[in-house]
Amino acid sequence: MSDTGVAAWAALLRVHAALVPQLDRELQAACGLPLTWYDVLLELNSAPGRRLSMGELGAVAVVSRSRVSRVVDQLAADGLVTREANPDDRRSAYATITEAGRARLRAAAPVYLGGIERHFTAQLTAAEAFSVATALGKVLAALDRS
Amino acid sequence: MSDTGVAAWAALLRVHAALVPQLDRELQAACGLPLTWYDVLLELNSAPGRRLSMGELGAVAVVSRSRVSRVVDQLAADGLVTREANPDDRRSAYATITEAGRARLRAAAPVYLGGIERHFTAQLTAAEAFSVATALGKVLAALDRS
DNA sequence: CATGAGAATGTGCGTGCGCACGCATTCAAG
DNA sequence: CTTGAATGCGTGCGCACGCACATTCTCATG
Repeated sequence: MSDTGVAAWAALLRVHAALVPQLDRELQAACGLPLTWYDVLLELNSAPGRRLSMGELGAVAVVSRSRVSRVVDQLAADGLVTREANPDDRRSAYATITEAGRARLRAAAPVYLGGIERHFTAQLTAAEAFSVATALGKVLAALDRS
Repeated sequence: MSDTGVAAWAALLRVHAALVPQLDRELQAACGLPLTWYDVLLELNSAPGRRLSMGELGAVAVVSRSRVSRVVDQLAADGLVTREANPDDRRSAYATITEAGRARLRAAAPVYLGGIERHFTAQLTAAEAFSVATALGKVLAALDRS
C-alpha cells in the first residue's frame, strides 16, 4: 500500500528537520562554516576546472539559483572563491574555488562526514543504506525528468 | 563502506530540497493551505481530545516550538483552531482543532497524499518504501534517545 | 546592420524561521 | 509562608531564503 510510502515520506521530513540543524551547528562550531557554504564549496571543488557558472551552481547545489549569488559574494569576501568573468559570454560569471577554499573544505570534511556517520549511518545496516540511496536516487531521477 | 551512507544522506537532502517546495505550492494552490498549517492540523486532529499544548505540539510537529505559537495564532485567526487555557496549569495554553479545521484538513489530505504518491511513492517498489521507512525510523529513534 | 526574443545574472522586497530573552506560573526546599 | 529554581509560553530581533523584476548580453531572423 502507499501507506508505507507516506510513512517513508513523513520519516524523511522528520529526519531532515532534526538532523540538518544539528549538523549545521556542529560544523559551524568546529569550523565556522555554514552548511550552505560547505555545499557550494563541495560542488565547486568537484567541478571540472574547479569552477562553475552561477546557473550551473544553482542547478547542482541544494540552494536556489538566486541565493547562490549572495553566497558566492560572502565566500569571495572570505577569500574562499574568486569571481571571474567568462570572456566567451559576458553575461555569465564564474565562481572558482581558491586554495584557501580547498583548505577550509578539507578541514571541514571530516567534521561533516563524522556527524553524518554518528547521527545517520551508524543506525543503518549496509543494506539499508544502499536501499535508501537507490530508492531516493530513483525519486531524484524522476524529478529531473520533469 | 560509509560511502553509500553519505550518498543516502545526500540523496535525502536533494529530495527534500526539490519536493517540499513542490508539494507546498501544490497544496497552497489547491487549498490555500501552507504545508506548515497542514502539519499542525494533522497532529492536532490525531491527538487525544483533538488538542495539544504548545510544548507538545512543538515536540511532535516538524516546526520549532517558538514557531508553533505564531502558526497557532494564524490558524486561530482563520477559525481553524481555538486557543484554550489549561485550568490546571495556567502557564500552558491548549490549541484545539475546530470543526472547520477538520473540514479543511479533510479537503487538503487527498491533495497532499496525491502529491506524495505522484512524486515520491510512485518511483518506489513496496519493498523500497518499507525499507526507507524502517531505516529512517531507526535514525529517528536514535535521535529521540539523545 | 537592425531588432526583437531569450538567456544569465544581480538585487529589492516580503516572508518564514529560530534564538534569546522576559514574563507569568508552578514546584521544591527551607 | 518565603523564596529561589525550574517550567511553559509569547515576542523582539536578526538571518536565510526565494520571487519577481531590472539589467546586460547573446543570438537568430529579417
